[in-house]
Amino acid sequence: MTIAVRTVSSSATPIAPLGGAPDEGLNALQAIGTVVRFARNATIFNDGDDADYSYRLISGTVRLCKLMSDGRRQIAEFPVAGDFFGLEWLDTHAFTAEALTDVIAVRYLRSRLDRLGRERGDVQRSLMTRLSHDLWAAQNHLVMLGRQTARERVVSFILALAERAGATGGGTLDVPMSRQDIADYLGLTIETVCRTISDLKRQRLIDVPNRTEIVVRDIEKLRDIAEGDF
Amino acid sequence: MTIAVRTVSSSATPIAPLGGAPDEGLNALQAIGTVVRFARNATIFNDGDDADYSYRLISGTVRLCKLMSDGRRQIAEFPVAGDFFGLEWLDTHAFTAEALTDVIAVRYLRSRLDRLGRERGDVQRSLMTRLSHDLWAAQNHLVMLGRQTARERVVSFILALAERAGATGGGTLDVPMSRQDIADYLGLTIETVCRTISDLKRQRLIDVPNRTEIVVRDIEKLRDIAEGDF
DNA sequence: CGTTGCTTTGATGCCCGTCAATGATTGTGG
DNA sequence: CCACAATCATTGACGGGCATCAAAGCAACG
Repeated sequence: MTIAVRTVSSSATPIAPLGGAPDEGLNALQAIGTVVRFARNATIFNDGDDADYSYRLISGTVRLCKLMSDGRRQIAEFPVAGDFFGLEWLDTHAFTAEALTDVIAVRYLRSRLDRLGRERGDVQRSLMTRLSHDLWAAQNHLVMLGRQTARERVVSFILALAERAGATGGGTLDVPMSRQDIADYLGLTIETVCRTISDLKRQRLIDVPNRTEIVVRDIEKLRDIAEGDF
Repeated sequence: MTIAVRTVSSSATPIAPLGGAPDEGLNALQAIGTVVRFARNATIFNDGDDADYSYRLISGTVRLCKLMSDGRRQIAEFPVAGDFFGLEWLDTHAFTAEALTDVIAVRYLRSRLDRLGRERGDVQRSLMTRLSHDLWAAQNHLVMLGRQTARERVVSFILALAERAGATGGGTLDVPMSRQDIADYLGLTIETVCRTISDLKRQRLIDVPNRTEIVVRDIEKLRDIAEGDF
């Protein structure tokens, strides 16, 4: 559940430098956002809810997922600081958003976002670029789920974590999501994910000091595996 | 390869009533488009090409796909008349677009589309809605590839064809794509697709008069199967 | 220190991929 | 118009990769 909600004063935390590319016309968004917090495991919105709000993550990690009627789950994305979600220009949300860790985000009333987009073409185009990026990511995800082996998927996931961490971290990756979350993102079972990670560890391609950290030891070989060599 | 290219006269074929919702501000697009034709199996653009153009399909069917280095293929979408593709607001195309049948489309120079979007907020928002719809579709596709069985996927595909055909056709669906295309869309092999279709035929849920047609005989039961019952 | 929830490992089986052969359809040249 | 090739679709036999079922570690919490 929501822990606290308060309005952003106009001079509050600048959002631009958070993540992603240094963004064009998004500073204008600061004026219309509200900071909201969610506890770990809180639901931010549900699949099918009226899409009254869009969000931008300040800190923490979120999972965007879809549930089938019998409980099968597919995670579409794990937004991190700087990412938008629930941005789709539709009447209802297309997925459920849940806080994977404690989360701080900025919430934008859709109607105000719409109006701002109308007034400021640069904002509109900036949001469009975000949306395009999400579509691009989803299409790569399709390739993974449709055509990669379990081993390739797990390795691709680790490499994606590594890229997202970028220069920071010095090879030690933070893994905020559970094994089950990873499995649901990769379209596998938790057992297959575990076994594959153990295999990679045994081959000294990674280290796994604990359940929330992975150390990349041979990124070149990992890249080969992700591409289908081996 | 391209067969013919000619400029649209301003009084040429109105595009709005083709497919999808009766669209808001898209009539303005007619002024800046060029009609292009592609022969069956022609490549419209390639994954990674500079995204100089976006397209709207007038007639025929297209496949949007991604290839892995070893030849594995995943099809992301089969646009039909009225659909846009290559609309992503990025520098390069995210996938390859190929003509599945002979195709007529309208081609928009990206820079002109961009300028029109700048001048007309309604156009920009309309394109944004299209993009959002594509993202929504991709996320449903993720669930299919990640969490549905072969049987569920094939049935979902047939149901999607049926919905797209809508009232027209009276139960007989046109299937312009090959079995291999279907397999690559569903993340399966051609053999599994064939076997599953044959099963459905044996159970009298569908008829398959020839390779390009499917007749739905029991849509209720098909819906049950797609949802995971049985 | 026992409980609770998550992770890991093992044993087994099945769904679907692979390999192979046959059948059906389309296109081409004589 | 037919013969032939080329392509695509279908069916069968078989095996492997991943899911399922089960149990044992392991860390966080009271």
